[in-house]
Amino acid sequence: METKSQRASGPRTGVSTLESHLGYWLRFVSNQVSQSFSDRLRGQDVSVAEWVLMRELYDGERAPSALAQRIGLTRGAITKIADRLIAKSFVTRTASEKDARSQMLALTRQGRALVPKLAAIADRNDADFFGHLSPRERIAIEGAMKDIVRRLGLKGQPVD
Amino acid sequence: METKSQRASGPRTGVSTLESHLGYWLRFVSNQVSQSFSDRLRGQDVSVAEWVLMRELYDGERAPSALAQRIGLTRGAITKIADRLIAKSFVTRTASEKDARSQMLALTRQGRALVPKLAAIADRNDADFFGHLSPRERIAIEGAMKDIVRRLGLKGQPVD
DNA sequence: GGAATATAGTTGACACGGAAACTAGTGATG
DNA sequence: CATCACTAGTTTCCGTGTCAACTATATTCC
Repeated sequence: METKSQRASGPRTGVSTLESHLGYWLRFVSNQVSQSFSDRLRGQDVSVAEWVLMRELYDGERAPSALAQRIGLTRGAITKIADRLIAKSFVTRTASEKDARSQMLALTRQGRALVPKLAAIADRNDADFFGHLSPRERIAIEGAMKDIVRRLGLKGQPVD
Repeated sequence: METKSQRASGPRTGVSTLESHLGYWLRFVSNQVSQSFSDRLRGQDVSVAEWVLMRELYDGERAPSALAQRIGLTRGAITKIADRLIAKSFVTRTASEKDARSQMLALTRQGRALVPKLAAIADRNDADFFGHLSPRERIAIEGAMKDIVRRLGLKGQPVD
């Protein structure tokens, strides 16, 4: 019957609240955003992760490991996403000629044609969640996130 | 050979970049934070989701559906997390007497004893990622996130 | 008070990602 | 040129979450 320490007037104990952690809020909001985006992608036959990969490929073909680095997933995950996209004929996998271990992923014509539509959906979703933020808030958040990513030495390359 | 539209000097096409979406950054950082937290929880026999649920229960027993609402997961997910925690003897499940459909989850003595230790780990993890932010940045981000949650009408109750 | 409806929780199928073992090819070193 | 270390990608197993169907109980309202 733990009902006694229920709502002590303050953090009497040294136990921090979930809400005191920025990571908690980020995860909460991020989950909602992704979930909502995922809903909107229904009917496009594309998942969030697939969209991300396709968008990366829109700027040019890439090796799986490079994508893993940039997107922040493991190589194993990239393999699976690529498999799915290839099955849907949105992406092709081509073996490198110089290095038989390596390969390149690229969009098919069909995949490429889809990207702008997906981008529009992504724009709408993002706007629904963050559109009301003032430019200053936006900048602050985006800047802080990029900064954290930079600190971690994560992501291959053009953090911005 | 899609190599032509490779790196046009700007967004010549109307296709927005991943990086232009705040949701993208949130997801990226949030994933890293959770991953790191999860690593640190190794050896405590507790997952991130389990920590969250335990921390909620630390403030008093709760019904599963209330937790689902507050934490932002489905009831199904809560059932499973609770199952695991019960198996580990960190939580108990008690049927309500007034309403036979409903039940209450509560921490065991053992579970309760663990929470402060977990909280300390959570604090450390959060500090490692966000400790360098200026108070103003922190406030801005936390405020924006709470605001978004509030807008969505999500979460039962005490958003702050 | 009995049928329709709503609510609490559970379950099973499925999607997705990480960890680590594995395969295969490359490169360096003796 | 044989070995040893490294790298690219794949695969297997597992944890975890959603969704939708399901059970059981409560409530509404005629």
